[in-house]
Amino acid sequence: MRISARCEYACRAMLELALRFQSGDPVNSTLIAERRGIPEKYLVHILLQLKRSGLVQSVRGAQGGYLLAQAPNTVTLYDIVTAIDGPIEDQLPLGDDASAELRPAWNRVAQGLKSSMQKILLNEIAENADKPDMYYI
Amino acid sequence: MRISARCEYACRAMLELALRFQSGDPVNSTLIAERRGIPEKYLVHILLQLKRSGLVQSVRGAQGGYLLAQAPNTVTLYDIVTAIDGPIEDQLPLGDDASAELRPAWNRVAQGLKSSMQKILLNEIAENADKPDMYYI
DNA sequence: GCACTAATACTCGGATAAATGCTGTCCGAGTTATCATGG
DNA sequence: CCATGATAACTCGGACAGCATTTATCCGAGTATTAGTGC
Repeated sequence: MRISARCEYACRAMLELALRFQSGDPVNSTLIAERRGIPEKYLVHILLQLKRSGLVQSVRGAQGGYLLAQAPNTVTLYDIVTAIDGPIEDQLPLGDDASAELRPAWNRVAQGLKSSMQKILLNEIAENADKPDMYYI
Repeated sequence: MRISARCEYACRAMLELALRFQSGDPVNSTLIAERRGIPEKYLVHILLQLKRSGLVQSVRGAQGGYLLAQAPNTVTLYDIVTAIDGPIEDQLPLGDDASAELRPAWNRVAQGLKSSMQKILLNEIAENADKPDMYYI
């Protein structure tokens, strides 16, 4: 039931890309790593994974880097998390060796998780990032 | 974002205890392990953990075993999962080294997860366990 | 039939091993912009 | 001023090492019931 560091790194990177989305030019991995405190060599693999999932575009060569493939208001936390971890059904005990009696319960959990993550848009996070002192209880 | 086998085992064990709750007499670990397909020696540690969290009572000695400490309709999936994995806040990136910008997002996820798990009662699972052919989409 | 003892069936909990997954780095290869150099 | 080549700044992706967690077992100790034994 835990969120991996890899997943948080992905979200931080996506946040950084969202903040620079309007400019239109690519952001290189080194910059993202520095700005968001992510191990640089590790981040590259995460960005490539995000790219394969279609959340990120890349530009090769000098002055290259990464950009969001979609506008931040069309990307949800669910998209990012599943891009990194794979489908949530695979993380819950819903496979062949799982208990049939518990399956409906885990399905409901999966649905709840999915819907709460789908409600969180990347642009919301980015906008809150501008107002530095916000507190959620 | 995944549910450990340990956690599923705990739920299976709780389900078995719920089904035998009315009889009032303790169920030994061997029986639970056989009935629910759980490695026996592993299960013991899980049961003790559930006991420490106050979900389960135990009776030592011959004819001893384990019983639910509360009625099945007062136990939620959330209770079981947090008994095994600890508080969900500890599983999400909400610690000191976490990104402040993402914190509100993870908090909302935690709340969503918590509330969806709190809606699932152990007795509901147990009742569905009687009707063998139920499908959830 | 009763007291006492031994055996048995359990829980309790720490230590530990094996397997798996997570985090992170390294290296080589490919691609594009930029810069330098010569004509 | 232009073409050409070299260099530098990037992405791409597999392989791999180190570490932490998960999963599972082992063993010894404690506790209550049951069975057996002698009187």
